[in-house]
Amino acid sequence: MSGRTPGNGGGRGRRARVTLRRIAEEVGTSQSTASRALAGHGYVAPEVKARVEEAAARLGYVPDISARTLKGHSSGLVGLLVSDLRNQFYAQLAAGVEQAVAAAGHQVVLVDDHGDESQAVRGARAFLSMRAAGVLLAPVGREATDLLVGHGTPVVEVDRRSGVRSCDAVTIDSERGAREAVGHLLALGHRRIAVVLDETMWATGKNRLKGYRAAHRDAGVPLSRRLVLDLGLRPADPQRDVAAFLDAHPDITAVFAANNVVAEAVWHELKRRDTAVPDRCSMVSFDDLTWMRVVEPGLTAVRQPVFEMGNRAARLLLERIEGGQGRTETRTLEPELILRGSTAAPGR
Amino acid sequence: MSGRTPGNGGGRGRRARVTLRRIAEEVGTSQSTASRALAGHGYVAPEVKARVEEAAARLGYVPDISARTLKGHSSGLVGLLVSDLRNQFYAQLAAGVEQAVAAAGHQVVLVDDHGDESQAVRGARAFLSMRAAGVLLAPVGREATDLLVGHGTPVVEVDRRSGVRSCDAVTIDSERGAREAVGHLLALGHRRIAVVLDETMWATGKNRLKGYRAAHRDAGVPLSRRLVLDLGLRPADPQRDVAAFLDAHPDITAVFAANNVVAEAVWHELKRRDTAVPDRCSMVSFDDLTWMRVVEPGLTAVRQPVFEMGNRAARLLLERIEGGQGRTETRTLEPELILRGSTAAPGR
DNA sequence: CTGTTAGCGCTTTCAG
DNA sequence: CTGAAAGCGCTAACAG
Repeated sequence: MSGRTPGNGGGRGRRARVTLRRIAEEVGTSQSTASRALAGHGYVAPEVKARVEEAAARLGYVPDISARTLKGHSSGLVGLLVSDLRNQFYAQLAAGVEQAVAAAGHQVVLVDDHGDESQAVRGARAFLSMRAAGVLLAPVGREATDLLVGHGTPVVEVDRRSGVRSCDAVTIDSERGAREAVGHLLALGHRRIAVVLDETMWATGKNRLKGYRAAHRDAGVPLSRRLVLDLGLRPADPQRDVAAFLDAHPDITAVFAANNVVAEAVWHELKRRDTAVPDRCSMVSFDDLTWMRVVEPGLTAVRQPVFEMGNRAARLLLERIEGGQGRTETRTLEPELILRGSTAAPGR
Repeated sequence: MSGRTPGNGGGRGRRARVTLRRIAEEVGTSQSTASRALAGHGYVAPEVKARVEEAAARLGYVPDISARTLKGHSSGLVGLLVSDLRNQFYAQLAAGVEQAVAAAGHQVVLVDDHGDESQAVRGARAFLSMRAAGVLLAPVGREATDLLVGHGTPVVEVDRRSGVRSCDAVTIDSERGAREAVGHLLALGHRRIAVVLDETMWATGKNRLKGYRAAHRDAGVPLSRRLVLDLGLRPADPQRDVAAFLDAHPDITAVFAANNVVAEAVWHELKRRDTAVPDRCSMVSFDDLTWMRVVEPGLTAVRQPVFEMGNRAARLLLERIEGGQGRTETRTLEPELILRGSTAAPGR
């Protein structure tokens, strides 16, 4: 199915770009008048303005952002750095960001660092290079944040905080979500609850573990280090690790999976070994994805307002860009425990 | 917090941007030499080059893309227009695109038109404005394509074709996927197979319906118009529509859901009314998402190489940007039918 | 109200 | 090998 390249309208026709000057000539006025007419501010005779607008429309004029940017204004581009767009979590986040940014008439430049800090830094450099009006950072690592903040670019961290001062953040209260989830299991009578994470270095993993501990403290149930399984970021075969862990700890009656990735591994492993859920083993996930409400039994999960988080973060950034030089702030959104069929009293 | 200019490195300070001129002064050479030194092409004495590079690194020089772009080159930005980033399908697609674009040292500008053509056009205009090197279009509608192509911007359409000539495309063979899926149901003995779509105007829906029909033709089974349910784009309550449809056609023994959105509605409705799957009703989905392999029974589905499609499309675009003025081409990727538990012989 | 003028930061001839 | 100079397209004083 190959096509021809038609003579004009289509194709390669690298016909001369229509510039302000061209329009000015067309209308018989000066470039600056044309600029003012189109920009809308500054005085222009209505009649001239109309003629300029007509010519612009007729010729298909498209303003050149680079020229405008070069002149001093920022590019109006908002950078978004995520660490894995294939993960539904980040996709939702990006969707929330995109929506708010588009509503403000800007565009999102998306970079996926695949969890690799050097990629993140390259992304940050690219944002700097294009004079992004601001940047949203969702990945781990603080080098990118440092670089951007050091150059005076407004930054908002999303979901994770790198610890860099003077930078806003929007997060979800991981500790509280975890505490509620594990508290729910404890209230049902579970006493040997495993927690599976893929990192405990960054705010998210760390706080979820903290919440797990806090819940035990609340309930006066002693903690056991052996019930903590940290798979590490990007484990080769998480399900196998979960399997080994479950084999080693047959006394476990419930599992708290600290995010959607580990939840999937845990779920598959439970299914593989035909463990009755919740009769034989209860399960709670942190992060509530489509599949969790579609499986049988539905997964009890901590729902995070992910889209909302992206949206709020973007709006905060936009405010900051507009001029807010005030104190930096951290906004925290609340997660919500959704009870479904995967949790019940132990030992039934 | 007004711009103090800190000694160096750290602060928030809107300290004067480091430009080539600044570096040239620092090194005691001319701007053009500095430019050549950093650009890497053109002759520069090795010793001078080293000094320039050192100064650039020390001062934290970041080239200004707008200036470069203005000078004539394109911005190196690649536009990506999708119609719903919250949909896992588009998220995967975007991930594939991002990966290829980043590998080529460019960045992706992401616009989500939410299925609204006017938004798509605004996005296209923005791409033009920023002199995007090329654009990938996944949404319905041809106005955006026309606009972009008309301005000489390389465009590759992904998943859908608008019918605009002189523009490459990468798609998945929907017809074949649908034909196999429905053929599978027919082979099992089903004779009253419903097909649920959300549009039949664009290439995807149209071709899936075509495949549905072709399969019937292959098997010599007569078609019945009443078995086609077209929900229309963005239905208010797809599940309710599915419910009404199933009520009206109790003789149906299998359902072919033409994409992941309608599949979810169908699945939920089947679950809600406790229809035994596959005993009472078989089901196949076009598009294979996480949840479909996690539910019980697993959904038989047509797997589309979505990430791969985005990746290929981006690579094709990049080639085109590099200079390929050759014939436009359409690459078609093959889907694959994944058999799981949701399909079986009827009337058991 | 409108035209002139001066760059923004960079690349790229074109002479030294 | 290096420097001077000319803009890319646009905006923003500043005079008319």
